[in-house]
Amino acid sequence: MPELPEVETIRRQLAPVVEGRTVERLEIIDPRLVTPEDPGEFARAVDGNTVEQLSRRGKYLVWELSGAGYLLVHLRMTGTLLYDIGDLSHTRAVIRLSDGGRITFVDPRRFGTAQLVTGAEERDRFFGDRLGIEPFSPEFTPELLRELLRSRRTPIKAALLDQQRIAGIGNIYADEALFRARMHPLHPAGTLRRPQIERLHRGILDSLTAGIEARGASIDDFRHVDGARGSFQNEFLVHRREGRPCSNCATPVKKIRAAGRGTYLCPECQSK
DNA sequence: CGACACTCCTGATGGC
DNA sequence: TGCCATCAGGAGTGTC
Repeated sequence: MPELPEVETIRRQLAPVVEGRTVERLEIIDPRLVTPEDPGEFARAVDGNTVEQLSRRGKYLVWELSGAGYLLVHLRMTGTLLYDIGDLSHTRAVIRLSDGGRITFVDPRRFGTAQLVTGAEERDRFFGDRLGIEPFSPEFTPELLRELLRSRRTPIKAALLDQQRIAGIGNIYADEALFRARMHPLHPAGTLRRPQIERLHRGILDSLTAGIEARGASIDDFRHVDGARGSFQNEFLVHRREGRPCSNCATPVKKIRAAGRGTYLCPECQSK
């Protein structure tokens, strides 16, 4: 499932082939992608615009368009963006670029979304309502993390998945960050002491960085823009490793449920 | 406000 | 081998 590192991987690969190009035509094959908007109107608003910049906010891919609008794409569970690869099943939309380039949005489970906002103010309001701090921004310090978790009784894993606190962490990186921090996923978020906060802060940044360096995790549908797989799934320390030995103490990795998600941990290393 | 259940969706998986 | 039920989950919405 595309989380921050996967979306960042897509952004880095796609930016050089879309920035400065004009969208000749956006073809929306599955109207669900843009609900509640009208697909025809949506496409007309995008067509003819030049892509000024491709950026990322949380798990959103942000297309800045020359007409002062922003196309906000979220891949959700199974969305992928492929460049110059043709005729795949589950194709929900196709972008044809002025230089002949072709971007295909493929999404088997149809959870992905595309939205348009008309300007920087509306964009900032959109993200302001939904997303918290960017983990790689200088403002994301252990002090801020402590502030974000203060007095919350919810399990720490649920807090990490809350996009309104920290943007971009999903199920994979929450598990990996908590293992690196030697912290139990069900530990109440607000009771962490200073050294634990520091470890968690480090664990978040290290796991996201490792994910980006490995160009994302291809555990099921995630692919690079050329269809290749990321390799971070080969470096998972606990995620999806039930029954396999902990890299630190060889205790079998355990699977539990936390925040309604399948959650993996080392019962020895991650104390509650 | 917080915590949780429910919803969307479809391919993969497991039981018999 | 075939069929059916169940599972997976990001984020929005509804409920208490």
